[in-house]
Amino acid sequence: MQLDHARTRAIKKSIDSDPIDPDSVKEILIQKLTAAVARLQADDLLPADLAPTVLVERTRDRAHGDYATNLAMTLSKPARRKPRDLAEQLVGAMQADHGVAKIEIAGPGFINFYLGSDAWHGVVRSALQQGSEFGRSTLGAGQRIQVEFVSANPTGPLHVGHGRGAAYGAAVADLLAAVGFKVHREYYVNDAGRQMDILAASVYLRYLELCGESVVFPANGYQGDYVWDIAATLHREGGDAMRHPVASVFEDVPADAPAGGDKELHIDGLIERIKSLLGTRDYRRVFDAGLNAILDDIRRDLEEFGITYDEWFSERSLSDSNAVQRCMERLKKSGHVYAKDGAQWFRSTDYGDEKDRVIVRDNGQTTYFASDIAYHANKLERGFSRVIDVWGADHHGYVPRVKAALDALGDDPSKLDVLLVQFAILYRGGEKVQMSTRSGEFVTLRELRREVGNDAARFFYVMRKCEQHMDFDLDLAKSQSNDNPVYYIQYAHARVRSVFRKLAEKQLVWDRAAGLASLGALIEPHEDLLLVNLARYPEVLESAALNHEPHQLTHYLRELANDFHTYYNAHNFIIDNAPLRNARLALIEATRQALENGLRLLGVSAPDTM
RNA sequence: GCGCCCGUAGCUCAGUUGGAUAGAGUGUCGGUUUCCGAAACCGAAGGUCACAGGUUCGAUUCCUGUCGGGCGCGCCA
Repeated sequence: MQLDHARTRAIKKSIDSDPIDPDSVKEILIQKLTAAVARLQADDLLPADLAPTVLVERTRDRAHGDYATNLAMTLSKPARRKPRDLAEQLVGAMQADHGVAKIEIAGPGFINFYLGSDAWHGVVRSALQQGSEFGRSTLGAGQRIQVEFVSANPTGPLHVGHGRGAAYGAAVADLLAAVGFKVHREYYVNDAGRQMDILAASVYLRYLELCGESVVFPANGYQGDYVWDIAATLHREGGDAMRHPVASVFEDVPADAPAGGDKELHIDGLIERIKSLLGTRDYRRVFDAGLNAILDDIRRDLEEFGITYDEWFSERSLSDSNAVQRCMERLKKSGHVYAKDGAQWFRSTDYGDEKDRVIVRDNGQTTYFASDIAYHANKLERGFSRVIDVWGADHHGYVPRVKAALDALGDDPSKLDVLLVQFAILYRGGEKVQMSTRSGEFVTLRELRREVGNDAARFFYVMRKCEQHMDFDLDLAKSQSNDNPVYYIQYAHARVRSVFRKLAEKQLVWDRAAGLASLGALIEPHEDLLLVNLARYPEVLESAALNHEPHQLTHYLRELANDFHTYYNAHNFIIDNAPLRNARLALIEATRQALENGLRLLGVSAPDTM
C-alpha cells in the first residue's frame, strides 16, 4: 500500500523560512494519528474505550522512511484485528494534510512516513546561520543544575582513574549547558580528615630528612616524589625552624607493620605526636603547604585538560561554619539518630540502607559521612533543581546512605543523581599496566595526557558508557592512523577546510546564499544520507545530555564523519556547475560545523589541518 | 554470604521508555588513487545476544533462577 500526498503548506513554509523542526513533525504526526483513532472509534471500527499512547519515532533504517509508528501493532490486541489491516484503516482515516510525501505499511504492521526529499534542507541553513550555536537548545532553560566531579582527595596528583571521571563529568556538564541548563561545575575539596593528616605527616617526615634527620618512613605514608617537593619548599623557606629530633617524633608511637605492628595505629600515633610537637600554627603550616601545593597542581592539570570549575568547595568550611553540627542537630530532631557504643548513629536502615551509619565517633569527631550529609544538604539549599555527583564506581555502596540522610532531613533525594564511573584499565603493548597508589607507582593523568595527547584522552574516556568497564588502549590512542576514531573525525573536519582552501587556490568563491537557494540540486543518495544524519545532531545532543551519555555523541560524530568521507570519496565538490557546487559546499560546511561543535563539547579540538 | 554493575562477532564496543534482516570499529581476506588530503572509500567472511525458564502480537531489551567477571560490605575518606 502506498499513498502519495502533496506536501503540506506547513512543510513548504518551513523550508522557505525556519528550518524544519523534527519535534514538530513528530508532534503533527502524533496528532493526526490520534485523530485517526478517534475517527475510527466514531465509526465503531475501534472500541470506544481505547486511549492509546501514540508513539512516533525517527526510523533506525533509512529504508523505513523518516518516521514510523507501531500504533497498529499496539492496538492489534484490544481491537482484535490484524496489525496490517488496522494500519490500512488508520492511514485511510488520516487527514491528507499531514505533511508527508509518502506513507507505507511495512513489516509486521509498522506505518512508515516519508518526508519530501527537501524536508531536511533547513538543517543546512540553520547550521550555517547558527554557527557555533548550532545544535544547542533551550530545553533546560530556567533550571540550575549542579555537577560535582573528580573531587579527588588532595593527597597527590590525579591519576588515570580520576581522568575518566574528569572527562566524563566535564562532558556531561557541557552537554547539559548546551541544551540550556544553567550548569554549576564544582569540585569538593576534602581538605579535612585523616587522609590529609597522613599527607601532612608524610610531608613533615620528609622535611625532617631534609633537615638531616634519619627517618624510617611509615608504610602507610605517601611516598610519591611530590611529597619531597613540598617538603623541600617548606625547608627552603623556613629552614630548620620546625625541626624536632626523630626520637621525640617517634616516642611512644606504636610499631609500624614491617616491625610487627599495625600500620594504621602507627601512622595515627605519628600524627598525634607531630601535632603536639609542632603546635596548632606550625602544624597548619605543614598541612596547608601540602594541601595548597597539591590543589594547585590538580587545578593546573585539569585546566590543561580543558576543564574548569565554577567553585572549589572546601570540606573544612563546613565544619568551620558549624554547618556539620547544625545538620547533625537537624538529623537528631528528625528522630533517626541514636547512641550506641559511645557513638552517634544515623538509622539509615529506616530508608533502605543495609546498615546504620556512624556520624559522630566515640572520640567526639564527626565522620566523613557527616560532612557529606552537610555538603549535600548545602547543595540543595542552594536551590539547584538537580544535583549530579560523579563518583568512582567503588563508592556505589555509599549512595543509599546519602539519599537516606537527605530524606531524613526532609529534602528530596530524587533531586540527586549519582553517576558511577567504572575504572579504566590501561593497556600498553597488549599488556595491562599495573598500578598501585600506595607505592606511588601509578600512572598520573598528566603522564597519560603527555603520552596520548589531550584530544585522544578526552575522547577515549567518554567513548564508553560510564558504567562499562573500559579498556584504554594507549597504543591505539596515540596512533596517528586510521584505526584511531579521534583522528577519523578530526580528519573529516580538516578535509572540509582543505576543500575550501583548494577552492580559493582555484580563484573560486563559495556563494553561500546561492548554495542555500539551490539545495534542491542535492539529489545524490550520499547527499540525502548526510542531510538526514546532519539533522539528527540536535536530537543526539538532547538525548546525550538528558541521559548523561556523552558516548552517544562520540558514536554519532563518527557516523557523521563516515557519511562525509563516503560522500567525499564519491563526488567532487569543486565543479563547474555553480549552483550545484555552491549547494554541495553549503552541505559540507554545515557538516563541518556540526563536527566542530560536537568535538568542542567533548573538549576535543577541531583542527584545520592534520 | 549479602548488595550493586557487567556478560552481544577473534578483539574493543553500540543497540534510542520491548519492534522490522542484532550494528560499528578493529583484525583477517579481496578491491579502489593521472581527480578537492588514501589518516579515505568499496566488498567478503565472521553471532546459540553467557545459559535455562517466564511475561506477549513481538525479548539483546522486562521478570526469576544458574554460571562467569568486576566492585562494595570500617567509629577510613
